[in-house]
Amino acid sequence: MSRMNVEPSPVGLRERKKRAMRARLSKIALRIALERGVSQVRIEDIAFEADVSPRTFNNYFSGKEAAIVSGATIRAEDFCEILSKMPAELPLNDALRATAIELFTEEPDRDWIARARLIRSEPSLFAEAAKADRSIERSLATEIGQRTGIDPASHFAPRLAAAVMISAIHVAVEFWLDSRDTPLREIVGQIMARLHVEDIAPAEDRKDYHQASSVRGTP
Amino acid sequence: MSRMNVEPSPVGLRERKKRAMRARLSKIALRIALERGVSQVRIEDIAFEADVSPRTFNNYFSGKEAAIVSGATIRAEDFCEILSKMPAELPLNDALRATAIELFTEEPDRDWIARARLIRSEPSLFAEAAKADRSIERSLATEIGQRTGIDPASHFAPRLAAAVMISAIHVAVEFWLDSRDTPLREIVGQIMARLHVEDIAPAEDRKDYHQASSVRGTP
DNA sequence: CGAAATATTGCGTAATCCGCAATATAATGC
DNA sequence: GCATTATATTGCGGATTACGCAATATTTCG
Repeated sequence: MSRMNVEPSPVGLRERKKRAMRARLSKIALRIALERGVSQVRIEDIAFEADVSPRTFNNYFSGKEAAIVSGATIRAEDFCEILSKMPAELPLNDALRATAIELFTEEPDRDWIARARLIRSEPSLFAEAAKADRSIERSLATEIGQRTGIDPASHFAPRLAAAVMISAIHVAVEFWLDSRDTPLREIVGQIMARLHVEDIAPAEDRKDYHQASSVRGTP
Repeated sequence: MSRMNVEPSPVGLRERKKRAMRARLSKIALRIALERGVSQVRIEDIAFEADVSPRTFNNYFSGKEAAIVSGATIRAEDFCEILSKMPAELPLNDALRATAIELFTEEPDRDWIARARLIRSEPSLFAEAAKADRSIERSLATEIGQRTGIDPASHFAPRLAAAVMISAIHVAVEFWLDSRDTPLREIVGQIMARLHVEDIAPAEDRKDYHQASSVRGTP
């Protein structure tokens, strides 16, 4: 066991191929879903077009819905990372708004838009996406807890702030999808301006809560 | 066709039996899920205990997850009704807070609590519940639009208020589930006090939007 | 190159979803 | 109450899926 078992940290060829396969399967799944409708997507078809066996598809995704939705959450996973890099002296409210806006600096591409619409029109896809959102929300709550010094385990404030943030972004995207006359980033900005997160997670809630500063990252 | 085809409005025997069957199946599904874990629930088992065929189960629910989750959303469907009965002169913020508190005046019973926990521990159940939440959120947005005179189709404010409300309730329930030392209704009250919905959906957004007042109800 | 780790695949089993048609039960009109 | 109609229940069958297991192929590392 002389070998490092922890992680081939950066990106080995193996990891790259895996990611490429996931992306390929997801892309094919989305295309077929757009062409024929979600209910007419067969795992067999996706696998065939990707030149793999159906069994292999199931090694990558737990179902066709997961494959179609995958990629919609990639941006959202960046969320915590962007937030954690915001200067610590920035008030939470500003940090969150800046993070949200930064997430949408570049306007979404056609695939992203099509997928976002599809997710909102198909309950099975919406349900699948909700699972991913939940884990994101938890991460975000932890991150907000770190930043504000409020323990998410003993106060609801960080959780509330996180949940409200995710909701706000969803509303922004959905509203933008309905009437595409304004850049998404502006919609996000407008909506974030309505949320006074300082009120939701005020400094007064801060107790003697200090997170071990060495936990995160290990870059 | 002399018969009224619209609705056997109040409750015929047929409708009552259907509801009873749904409740029975749901109750059994929940119990088995709690006993053995969600993955070990077989539709066959539920149907057997309910003295119906497995095929009949599928006439009532699209899957075991739907059966287990059913009942968690009953309260939430009352939401719009309670809100719509709030005096029109009450500011939105107060109306929403009062509605949320009224929803939880009586402390949840054991089954409700167990189900709420289960939903939050099993992604497949969470996903199923999310589908129901979405429709509730849309209804709520419409209701808020009516009350505030802001068209949800042309302004994001009602949607944002609705989404934030639902999120807040979820956070309240989840936080309460974690540490049961305070009545749920108080947690809900505390959290609602943090949300300034007037800022989220302010009167200034009101445009020349009037809903046909005869649309609702027809009791 | 050789060995170990990992990925891909085929196969088999259990479970599910759902349409269809037959049967049973309830609701309505007379 | 009885006949008719509407609805519910059920069995059957086909299509799809989830997933463990073991065999095979590929990649990685020394």
